[in-house]
Formats: sequence, structure tokens, C-alpha cells
Amino acid sequence: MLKEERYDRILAILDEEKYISAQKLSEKLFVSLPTIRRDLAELDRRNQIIRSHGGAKMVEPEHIVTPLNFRKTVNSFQKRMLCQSAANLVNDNEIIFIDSSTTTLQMADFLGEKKNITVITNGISLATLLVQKGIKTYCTGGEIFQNSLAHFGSFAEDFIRRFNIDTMFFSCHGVNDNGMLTDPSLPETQIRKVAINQSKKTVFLCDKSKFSLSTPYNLMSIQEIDYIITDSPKAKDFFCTKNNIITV
Amino acid sequence: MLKEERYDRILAILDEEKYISAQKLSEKLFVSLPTIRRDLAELDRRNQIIRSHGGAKMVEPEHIVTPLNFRKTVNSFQKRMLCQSAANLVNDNEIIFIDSSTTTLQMADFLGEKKNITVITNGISLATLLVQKGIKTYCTGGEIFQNSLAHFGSFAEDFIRRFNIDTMFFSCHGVNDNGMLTDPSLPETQIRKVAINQSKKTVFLCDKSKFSLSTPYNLMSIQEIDYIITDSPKAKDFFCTKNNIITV
DNA sequence: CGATAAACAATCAAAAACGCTCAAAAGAGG
DNA sequence: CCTCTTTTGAGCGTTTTTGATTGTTTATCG
Repeated sequence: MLKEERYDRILAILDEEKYISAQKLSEKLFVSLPTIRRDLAELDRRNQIIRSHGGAKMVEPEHIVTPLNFRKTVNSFQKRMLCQSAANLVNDNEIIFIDSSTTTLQMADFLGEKKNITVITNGISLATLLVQKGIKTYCTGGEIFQNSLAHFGSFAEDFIRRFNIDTMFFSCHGVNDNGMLTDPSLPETQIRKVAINQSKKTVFLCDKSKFSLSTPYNLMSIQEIDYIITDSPKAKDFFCTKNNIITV
Repeated sequence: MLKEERYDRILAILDEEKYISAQKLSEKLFVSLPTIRRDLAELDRRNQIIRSHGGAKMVEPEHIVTPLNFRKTVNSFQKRMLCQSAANLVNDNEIIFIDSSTTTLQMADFLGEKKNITVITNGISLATLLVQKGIKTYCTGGEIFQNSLAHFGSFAEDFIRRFNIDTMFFSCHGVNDNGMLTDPSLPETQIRKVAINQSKKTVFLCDKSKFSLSTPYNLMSIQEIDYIITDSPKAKDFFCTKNNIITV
């Protein structure tokens, strides 16, 4: 196995597990502990992970300096389940918006069978995947940001305002204990607000890593969301809400 | 087997596998390791793969999934020369437009060294490449068309009208014997007209396959172009023009 | 605070991969 | 048919990577 490939696999594992010991990594990847330590040291130097005694944890998004292209390569099974469930809420002939995030990316795989749907998105990667499935796709214009390969800012927001959207699918960094959806990025929060305003229904894709996570900017209260799709059965208790909670 | 053919096969394998060791390649292609190493060095020099100890990984972290047949046309060495020459016309701090075509795609590889340039484009693949080189990139919004992975239509045209462009780089399907630039696609012709209107200078990338080719829609006369970059020394006679003709 | 166990950095040797040179083989052109 | 050029493969010394070993540092718990 190539070194870079091993790096990617470590990052992929950390994307799932949040924390992993050097010991476990050594077993999973069939290399010795010193090698794993050297890898972790290098990845830490690149600011892609945070080292700690015994292993490493993933970088929190607000600390990300280097763009994390690797995240796109992660085909998280959890996220895939959320996306499949989300796609079930899409009816033929609808106009939907999907925001740019690693969580929603795999929705492209489940929309190919729908008839005459239109998707609007600010994510370049997602747009490309959708187009290749033969789905009518609009991408908002504007500056492209390197770390997320997506459009934000007033250009993109104006673009979205031109549409009447049936359903808006999105994710965000976390939900804090007051039931507020929060995110470390202001432009991302802004564009989601605009898209939500143009939409009849909102669907929030929320894997369990997002619970009790507070970051600088508030998007909205969880109470205002129409559908919450989650992989944790504890979501109902945590959210204390009567919305439609779909557990996959 | 021809060398270029081996290059193509290596790229095709990397499209599938993402990582490959020199050892494995040597077995798959029935050539010796030194040969594979030379191939990988050359492909790395062309920015088509990223070398690493033991082998190579694909250059794009896989999100923009270029269809396989796409690569073949993209990798043309002639086009690469045109693009390199075109990039020489770009100065620091400029705002340039590059239209979406297989001919202009490789300009991304030659713009990384420029300081503080801004690129506007309607091509998704090109935009992605540019962003990954750290270049400030704006992509026009709008519907995305499957066969070209690019934006056309009034959304995109309006977007372009917001900019004052220093130089516009483009290609088109052919030049007929009356000296008219022609193209089989009306939307593409339209968007080029708009971009040309917003630009101080125009640069036409014209490989020799485009001579004496007439298709339905007229873009403009060759006389109105500021720079013509071509790979055929016969261009001067053919065009009968006094523009700046740059032969590579 | 001190003992203990785990994790660590540093060093070193073996293995793998590398670049380089050179000669043989294949191709192009007269 | 011969010469010149390009491409390929083999040999060899060098560099990189890896895993074992060592002694040191760090965390934990009584």
C-alpha cells in the first residue's frame, strides 16, 4: 500500500470514528506502530488531524486550514443511509435544493430514478454527479471556495431567490443543547437561510455526530424543520420535538 | 504498444483504482519497472497524476468524475501547447475569461504561477481545476449541460455582464473559408458573444483541425480577434489577416 | 507523591524503491 | 541496407521507507 493511500485511509477512518488509537490503526492497516506514529505526525503537521497521546482525533471544521478534499472520498455508510432516506421524500416533477456538504453528496446516487425533477445546488461536486445521472441541474454561480468546492455569497443567494423550491435538503455542523442548528461558517449559514426561505419544506440530514455541538453561527431552531433524518434512535428524546423524525 | 497509448492506459487504471504501485503497473502492462517509472515521471510533469514513492495517485481527488472518453481528447499534446502559449498572454492582477471547451481546459495547468489573477468561466471542469491550483475562480451559474459540463443560457450571460474582463480566451468549432468563426451550438455562441463584449482583448485558440470548417452559427469574423494561437504555420496564409498570430 | 504501565522519540538495520548510466532493441529516414 | 534516433531493460549505488529495539516521557491510580 502506498503511503499517501494509507494517509487517506487514516483520514477516512477518522472521519467516521472521530478518535482512533495508534494501536487500532496499526491493526487495521497491517503496519507497525512506529509507522503509524510517523503517519500521524505527518498528518498533524499538515493540520489534517490532531494528535494526542495514544492516537489522533479529527480536526474540527473551524480549525481547518488546508482544504479537506479527502472528505469527498469518504463513502460513509451512515451518510449513505441518510441520503437514501432523504431521496424517498422527493416526488416526481419537484424542484428541490440540496446544499453543499459531505453529508448530502450521496443523494445524487438515489435521485436517478425520479421523473422530471430539477435540482438546485451550490455544490460543484454534487452538481457534477447529478448531471451525470441525467438530472436537470442548476448550479448557483459565484466565487468558488477551495475548501468546500462550493459557491457562497450574494451572487449565489440572488440566484437561489429566482426559484420556488418544493423541498430543501441540507445538513450543518451541529445542533446545540438549546435546539439551535449551528455552523462554524457564516456564508454557509447565510445561503442556507436564503434557500430555506424559498422552500415549502425543509429536510435536515443529521447523523449522530451532530448532537450537542455548538459552533458560532445559528441557522434556525430545530422546531422549524419539517423533517429530520437521523441514524440515532435517541434523536426523539434529544430534540424534544414533534417534527417528523425519520430514523434509518 | 505506443508510449502515448501506455500513458492512456495508466490514466485509465488510475481512474478506476485511485492509487496504483509501479510494481502492479509493470505487471499489468508487461513492461519493466524503469519504463513505468519514466512514464509516471512524465505524467507527473504533465500534471496528470501525482507521483509518490512506490507508485502514483490520480491527480483529482476524484470528485469531478470526468467521463473516460473525455480524458482522451483532453490530453492532446497540441492543445496543451496552445494553452501554454495562451497563458503567456496573462499578466498578474488581470481578470480573464476562459470559455468551456476541451481546447482551453489545460490552461489551468499554466496559470498557477500568476499573481492575483481572477478567472471567470462557464466550464465546471475548468473551474474545479483552477480552484485546486489556488486561483480565484468565478463560475457562472445556471443550468448545467450534460455533454459539456458547462453553463449556458441567460443566467450565465447575466453573470458575465457583471464583470469587466481584461482578456477573453476561447475556442470554437471551426473557421470557414470566409473567415467567420462558426460553431454548431447556439447557446455556446451566445455566451461567447457576451463574454467578448465585456472584454478588452480576445484570444482565439485554434488548432489546425479547425481550418475550413463551417457550422451553423456565426460568432464573429477572424479579423476582429486580437490574438490567434495556432499550431499550424499555414495559418497566416489561410486567415489573410494582420492580427497577432502566435504559432507554437 | 511515587509506582506502574502505556505511549513515545530516537536509533539502526533490512528491504524496497529510486535515479542514473549504458547497452541492446526497435523505428524512422535516406 | 545502413545510419541515426528513440525507446526500452538491466545493473548498480543511493535514498526512502519500514519495523525492531532501546531508553525516555507521559498518563493513571493508589
